[in-house]
Amino acid sequence: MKDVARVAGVSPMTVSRVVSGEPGVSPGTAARVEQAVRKLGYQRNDNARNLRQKNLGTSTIALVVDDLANPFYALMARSVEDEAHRRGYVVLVGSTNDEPRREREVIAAFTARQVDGLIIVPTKGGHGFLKQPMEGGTQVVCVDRPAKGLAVDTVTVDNRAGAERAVAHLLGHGHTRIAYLGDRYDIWTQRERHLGYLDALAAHGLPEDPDLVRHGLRSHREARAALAGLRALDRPPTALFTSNDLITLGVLDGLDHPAPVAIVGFDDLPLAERLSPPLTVVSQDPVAIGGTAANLLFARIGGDRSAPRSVVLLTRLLVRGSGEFRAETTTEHPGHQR
Amino acid sequence: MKDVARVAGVSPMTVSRVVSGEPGVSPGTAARVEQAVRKLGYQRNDNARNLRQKNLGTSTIALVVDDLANPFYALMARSVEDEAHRRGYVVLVGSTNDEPRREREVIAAFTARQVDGLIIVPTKGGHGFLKQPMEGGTQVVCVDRPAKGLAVDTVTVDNRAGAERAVAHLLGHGHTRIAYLGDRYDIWTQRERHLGYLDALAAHGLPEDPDLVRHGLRSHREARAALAGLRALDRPPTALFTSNDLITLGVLDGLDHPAPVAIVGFDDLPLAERLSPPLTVVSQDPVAIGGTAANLLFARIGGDRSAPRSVVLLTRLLVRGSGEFRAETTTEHPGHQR
DNA sequence: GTCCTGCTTGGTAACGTTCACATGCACTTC
DNA sequence: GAAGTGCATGTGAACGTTACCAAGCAGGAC
Repeated sequence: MKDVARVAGVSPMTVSRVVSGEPGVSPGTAARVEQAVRKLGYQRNDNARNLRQKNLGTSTIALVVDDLANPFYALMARSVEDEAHRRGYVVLVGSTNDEPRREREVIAAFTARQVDGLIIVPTKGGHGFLKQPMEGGTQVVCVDRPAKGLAVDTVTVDNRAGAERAVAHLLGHGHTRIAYLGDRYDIWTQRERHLGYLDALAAHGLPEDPDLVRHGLRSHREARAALAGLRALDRPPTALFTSNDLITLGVLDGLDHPAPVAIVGFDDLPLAERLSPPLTVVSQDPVAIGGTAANLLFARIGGDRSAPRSVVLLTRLLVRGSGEFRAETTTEHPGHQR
Repeated sequence: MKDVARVAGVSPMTVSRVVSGEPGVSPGTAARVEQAVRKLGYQRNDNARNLRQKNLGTSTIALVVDDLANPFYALMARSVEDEAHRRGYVVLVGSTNDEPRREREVIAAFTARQVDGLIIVPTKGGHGFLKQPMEGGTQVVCVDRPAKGLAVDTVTVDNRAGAERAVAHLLGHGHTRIAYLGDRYDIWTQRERHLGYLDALAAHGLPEDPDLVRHGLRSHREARAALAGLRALDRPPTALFTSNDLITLGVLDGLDHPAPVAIVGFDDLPLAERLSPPLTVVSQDPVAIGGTAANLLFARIGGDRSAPRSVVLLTRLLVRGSGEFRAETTTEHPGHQR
């Protein structure tokens, strides 16, 4: 900037005014400065700028998700980024792998860079480390799951009701032996979906059969193995409720084709309509979720200091075919015997 | 930091030494400082730090992709982020939507924040605006496509050979009327894949039939419409080569079930194996691509000033079924007549 | 006792920018 | 013609940190 000032024959302050578009510079001077800027290829150092203008922010937010490679979070990230870009903000991203330690590291690196806001998919770990940054003015919004003991805006979906509807759908087609396949039970969404599963069973007067419930499936491979175990039971399930996209994929991979059991999965998948039978799913809208979270965050950054809100978006049951096998007929299917 | 210094009864310089882990502080003093840090919940301002330590970097890199919501780029992003995290770097991300203007805006916002390096999926626009930041020491790596006139490390795949192999595979099964459905022709990968298509035809002594070639398909919907046009021809194609994942999805959506034509797509898709028939694809490995790009970038950041390298990773043809219809039999298929 | 060595600690300035205020100048007002 | 008004520009300090160098002090060698 000093170089530009020298070339343009003005003080650095005047250059600052021109490159930041502030008023009070005569057109002639501004033109000379702009010419010098172009000649030298000068670009303002926004870090220095943000350091000086303390009360204004850094125009940077951060997004912390479980796994950016998961299409669900990728769609969310894109949605957040679009909202940020629209407002002239940039986005730092980090994946936690659902490990509290990595979450802490990533968030610390972000707050150390003075982000104006954080959108986080919280892990099961505590979030006391957020207290200081929040007192320092960093805004926080939780998404996908609430963070225990953290009073901030939160965007989730009706996991429990969505799962309940899915399982009720299977019950409505005559199934009574419905397996639950879920990810780690310490993940809030998984607990909620399991509760929804139990709600549906209870509404039909059915008790939970522990043999049919599998928690802690972290991968495609583990889901596939759990399925094999279920099908090896003396009385195998006639229907499956898979509690996230990864598990649904693993289960499909382990099944004959066409699938000899009814399936309803949580989370929609590309090509789900194209399977035979087409896959019935509970779908949530990651773009809406991300957009809502971003809007809440920017409202906070804009000065909104009202009480924390909790927004619950609705899931939809997309009935396509895989959940509509009648229980009676599945036992006759040749692929069904173990 | 001043507050911490006051509480610990030392100078800010000593606090700086402690929080940055520098040697030369007596254990007793260090303990007092650490206690004060905990008591006040102090966290170092890394922006101020980076401003002062000019020659060291900001430990921040940026990733600029076409569309973060595309699973291909999402996987790449996760891979880049993992490499960055491993080295204590954070990642800024931006989507260009393949618009040169948005690319410029996003990159300008990143360089203004003094990123140490950029990994970009370049749009067709010029990249002269990168010259100044590069002279200023910002390292740049291109990925997925080269940037015209920009001499930097570049990671791509063998698009042309991969497409050639895919089309040769169809030719090998007796097809002679093979349609090409591609995205915008000004995207380098699309031109390469189209060239591969032509290579395969030429190797079989076949001329290009302009009726069978569709460029510029930007969406699922447009791909579907293009397919309808192709099937309405007097002599419709008996096989399709779809030049990216989005187009493959759109085409599948527009076809009867099971598909009455042979299909090979560029880019693998989850559930591709589960379709009937399973989808034959040319697959590339986004994790390897992102990891390679990140390693090149960090080598540059680490001081490597050798001549720019161009790394070409290999694609694989995954033969699963959809490309193996014999041309003779497809004309008998009931779904085939228009 | 003097000098030197080595370690711990502090003071000052600087990174690149902008805030708050001061200055200079042309122009109006009575 | 003196004083006031308004705009364009410059000056110095500050944001939070660290590089550089100096100072203080204990312990050992002579």
